[in-house]
Amino acid sequence: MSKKIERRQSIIQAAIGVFGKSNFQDSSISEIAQRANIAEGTIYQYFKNKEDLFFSIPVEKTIEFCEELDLHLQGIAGAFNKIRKFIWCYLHFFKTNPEYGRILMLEMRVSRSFVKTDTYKFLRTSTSRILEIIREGQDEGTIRKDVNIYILRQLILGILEHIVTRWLLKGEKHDLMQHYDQVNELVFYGMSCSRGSERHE
Amino acid sequence: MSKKIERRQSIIQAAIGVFGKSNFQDSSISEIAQRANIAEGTIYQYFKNKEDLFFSIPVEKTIEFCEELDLHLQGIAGAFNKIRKFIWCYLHFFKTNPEYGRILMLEMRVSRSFVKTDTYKFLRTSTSRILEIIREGQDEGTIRKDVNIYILRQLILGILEHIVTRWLLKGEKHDLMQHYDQVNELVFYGMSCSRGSERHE
Amino acid sequence: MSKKIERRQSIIQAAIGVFGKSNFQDSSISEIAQRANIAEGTIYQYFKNKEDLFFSIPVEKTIEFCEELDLHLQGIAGAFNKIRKFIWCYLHFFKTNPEYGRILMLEMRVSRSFVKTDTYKFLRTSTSRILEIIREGQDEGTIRKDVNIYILRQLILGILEHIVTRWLLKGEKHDLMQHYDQVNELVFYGMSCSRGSERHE
Amino acid sequence: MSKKIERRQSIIQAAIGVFGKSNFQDSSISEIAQRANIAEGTIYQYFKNKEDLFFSIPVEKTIEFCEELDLHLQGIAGAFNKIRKFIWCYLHFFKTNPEYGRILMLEMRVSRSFVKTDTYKFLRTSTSRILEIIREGQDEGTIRKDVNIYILRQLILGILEHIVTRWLLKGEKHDLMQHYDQVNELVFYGMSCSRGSERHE
DNA sequence: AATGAATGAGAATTCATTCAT
DNA sequence: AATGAATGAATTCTCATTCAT
Repeated sequence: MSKKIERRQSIIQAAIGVFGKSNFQDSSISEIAQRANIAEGTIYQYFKNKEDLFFSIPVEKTIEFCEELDLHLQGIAGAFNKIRKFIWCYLHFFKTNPEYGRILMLEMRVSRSFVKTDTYKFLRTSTSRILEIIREGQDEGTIRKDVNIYILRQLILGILEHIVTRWLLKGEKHDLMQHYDQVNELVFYGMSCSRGSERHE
Repeated sequence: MSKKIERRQSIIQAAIGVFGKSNFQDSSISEIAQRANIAEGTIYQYFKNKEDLFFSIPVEKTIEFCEELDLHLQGIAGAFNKIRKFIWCYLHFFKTNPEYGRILMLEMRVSRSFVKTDTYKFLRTSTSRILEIIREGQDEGTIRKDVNIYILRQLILGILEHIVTRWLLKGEKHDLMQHYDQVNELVFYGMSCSRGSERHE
Repeated sequence: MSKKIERRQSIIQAAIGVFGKSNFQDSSISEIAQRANIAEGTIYQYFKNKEDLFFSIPVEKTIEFCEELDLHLQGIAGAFNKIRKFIWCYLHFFKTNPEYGRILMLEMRVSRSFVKTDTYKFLRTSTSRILEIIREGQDEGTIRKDVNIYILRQLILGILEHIVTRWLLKGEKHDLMQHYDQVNELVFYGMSCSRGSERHE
Repeated sequence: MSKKIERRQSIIQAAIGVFGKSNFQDSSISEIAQRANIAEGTIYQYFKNKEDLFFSIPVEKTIEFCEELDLHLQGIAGAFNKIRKFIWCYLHFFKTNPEYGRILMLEMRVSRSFVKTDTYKFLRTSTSRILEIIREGQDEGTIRKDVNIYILRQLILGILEHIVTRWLLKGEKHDLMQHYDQVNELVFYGMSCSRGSERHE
């Protein structure tokens, strides 16, 4: 039973390695199968097709990220500290998973077919963690109540995505973590501005 | 003589339509030829191969943008007003050329192979126009001299790219121009912050 | 297991028919596939590409020839008799395999790219059988020891190639075997001349 | 008027260079045109098509060879001496024209479509020069009358073709002329054997 | 469940030849 | 006579997916 899950994992792991090396089209099922040490046909017992396998990657990795995040948030008090930790976790996660970074930032985030996917919706939901933290801050009084929390979330994620994307495009040559302070500054600065009543989904 | 240039243009025009519809790999030379009302083979008299045609698009469009920009900047005095005009031209250009926008923002800007291209270098150089304006502002005293002009350029372009990318991913449903004020605010706000001696290429 | 070998054989068989009809360039993979009653793609599971398939032909046929030769040499005593048998086998083989003859004599033997191939080396080695026979003759005293065995081999093969090539160019109209006596005469006559110390690879 | 002939010559000259470099199929009209410093279309005013141009090469070169031969035979008495001179001219001609050698020996001589050509017949006729010499020898009494002159011709040409072909396949590394004595020996030796009544065309 | 052989659709590219100028 | 732009047929090879074992 758990063998099925294990094998599924190993296929996804292999897929990340292969898709991360180039792009969706130039990656081949046969190479993924080879890396996972299984026959090509076996992949089709776990995933409907190549695209299904591709889109399953962020689901897995997002779960992984959320687990790590929750672990790191344990014992931390105060919305500001939690946001700082979130930023740290985000950067740390992509520093540790650059191949997945390339897949998510340079392929999916920019793909019109992905935007229509359920996976995309799932990813959106997964960032609700940050919304909770902001609301927490509003409850404890450290974040003003007239701040639009959706704009704030967009600001935080937008800056992080931008930083990670630039880092990837530049070939991951420098340490991603060196942006930690810079991001914090921008975010906390932005928090004092993003008031307003604009609606965002 | 000018017939060759005209035909080249019409091929590029057709290519923008086709590449903008999906992506590089899923676009076919035969469809481009059809749109341009010529034989497939003819394309290869004007471009070395599919990739060469693809990368020729931003060259053409950048020239077009710069021409438009220079026209619009005529008679405008003051760096601030020029920057406002630049922002307007930028948004207006992608509003008018959404297909090219998709090609540039959702494909090229995010492609590791494109970053290594001469075309990429050309695009970089083409943004020097904004540097000149900033320097002008410093000379006339409206922009502080301790502002790092490269960071400022990155800020302006970064915000614009972000806005255009989001608009494209959301399906170009709303009017891109409605971000005009927002971008201005962000930029002019940012200008009061981006001091410092950090070096950027 | 043996099914793979069988199918490989049937592809080579089909390839001989097609390549033998015209030349490498004018032969199409699709026709070979048709003849072998398989899909075009299947060929690429057995051979790297068209050239690989082409060059695999002489390997197969040389093995076949050597097997036939060894069979026919069984029970024959005396170098002279063995050489006669070799000549007979050679002529008989190309009489029976004229398509392969055309491929080998009219295409490969005359191709500068083939000369650089490993297959070419393999073919060279395969003619070592005749060297053994000559050495045998020297040991038993029927062939003079001061005969240069490499020149002798070149003489025998040169004459045979010449005869087969002429026959093929003339459209295989007459019986190739009718040259049997003529070749024997020439060879045995030549054997009395090809003394000398010239070195040949 | 003579300008037409000159241009025709220059196209053929260019064609020899291009066809001699690789083979018929891999040679392109455009490269020939470039080498001849004319437009592609112009070639079609002098030759019906690519094949026509290809087959026109040996016509030109054979005329050239015959001219050289006649010049060198002047003042030489005795059939044996003339045959020696013929051999010398033959080797010398291909030493000086290796590209043409490759075209004739490695392509045409081995092409079934060439054999059906008028050009092929023309080449055959052109070797009648050697028949005349042999007859001369029979008349002057130095060559036996019961020698079959067609077999003799075939012998001489066969050996020469074989030598030149081997030299070409080995990459023209050694001096072709070093075979001069060897060929003479073989031919004069063969002359004492090639009696008989076999008919040859 | 796993395999991997077979499939076959699909697309870029080349180049001899034509023909309007 | 010369040009050279336009043509379009023709072909190899790849690879996701299927299915019999």
